[in-house]
Amino acid sequence: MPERALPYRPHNPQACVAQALSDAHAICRDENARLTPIRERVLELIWQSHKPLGAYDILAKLSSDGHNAAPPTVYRALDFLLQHGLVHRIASLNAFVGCAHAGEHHRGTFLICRQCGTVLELAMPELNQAIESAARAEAFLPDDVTLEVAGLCPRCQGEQTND
Amino acid sequence: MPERALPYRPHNPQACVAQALSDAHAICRDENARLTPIRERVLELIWQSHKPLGAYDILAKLSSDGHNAAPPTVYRALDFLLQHGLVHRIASLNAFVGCAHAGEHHRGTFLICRQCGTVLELAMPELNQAIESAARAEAFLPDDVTLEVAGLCPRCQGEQTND
DNA sequence: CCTGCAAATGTTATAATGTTGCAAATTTTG
DNA sequence: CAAAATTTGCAACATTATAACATTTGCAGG
Repeated sequence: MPERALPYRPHNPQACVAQALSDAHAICRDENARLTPIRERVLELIWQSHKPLGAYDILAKLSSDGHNAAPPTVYRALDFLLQHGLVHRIASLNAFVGCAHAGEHHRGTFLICRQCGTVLELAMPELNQAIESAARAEAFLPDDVTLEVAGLCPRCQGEQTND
Repeated sequence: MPERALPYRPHNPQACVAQALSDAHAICRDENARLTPIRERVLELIWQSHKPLGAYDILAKLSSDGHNAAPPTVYRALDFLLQHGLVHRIASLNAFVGCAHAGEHHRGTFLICRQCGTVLELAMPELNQAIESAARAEAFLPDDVTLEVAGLCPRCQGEQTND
């Protein structure tokens, strides 16, 4: 697996965004999907923030770009990005983050810091296996797993409630 | 553990609701919490539906009771019920279900049928342990886990797309 | 009893999130 | 190029959730 900058390690944000965009282009080329300027811009905004971004946050950023966008524009771009595994939706936050494992066909586990808001995505295949097995043990046919852990990231554990 | 009626087994819905309400009364007595008429009614409505109920569904049912309620009434009752572990919020649905393990201080795993909407709550301590360990392995201090599995329940697997 | 405080509820308004439907523009394809 | 399909613009609307403040209720101490 290629070394990839991750939130909990110091990294170069610009390189990180550039990498994500370049990966996205490659993935869309493979899948014959059109990464249009709006879609690319939304993906870029999400990666730049490095925190979960709400649809209306994205909308605001597009507007300050000078782009006169309405909600459906954003939601459609997000739908596209979700469908192609380029972003994830964080259900417990109604927000979106860049997918750290785009193209790997995985289920993500998200560690969400309730202090600083950063999200770390883990790929934990064994854990997801276990979850799906448990579901099947109840004769349930699993389709999609939402696994989100809220808590404190390493950086915020010292500071506690003084953000 | 006492035998408890569960969604995937045929059971008497009335008995199920009655049991839940009686448990809730006992728990609130223990915790010195006031299960007021509104709160009890909201809990009852949630159990009666046996499917996740949105806040505004609850609001509508209260209204058809003749109770002239506004959103805050419902959300406050839900907050109370959540705080005392009497209901769970399903993040991926923005909806609420009765807690099948009230008083047991647990984290729930939810199997959500995307066909019929029923939800089965599983208590899977080992799995939650594993999740929390994985988080701690990243130096993350877990606080709350959201684990929701969408898919098809046993009853709906035959029928597939003809609901 | 009643008084005063805290908890709970009522009420109005508004914020935040997400969708529908249709028209216009753009891209792809034959 | 022309037809078809996809994407975007746009306006209205639907759903979910909260803020702020007034009123009522339950209850402990005088």
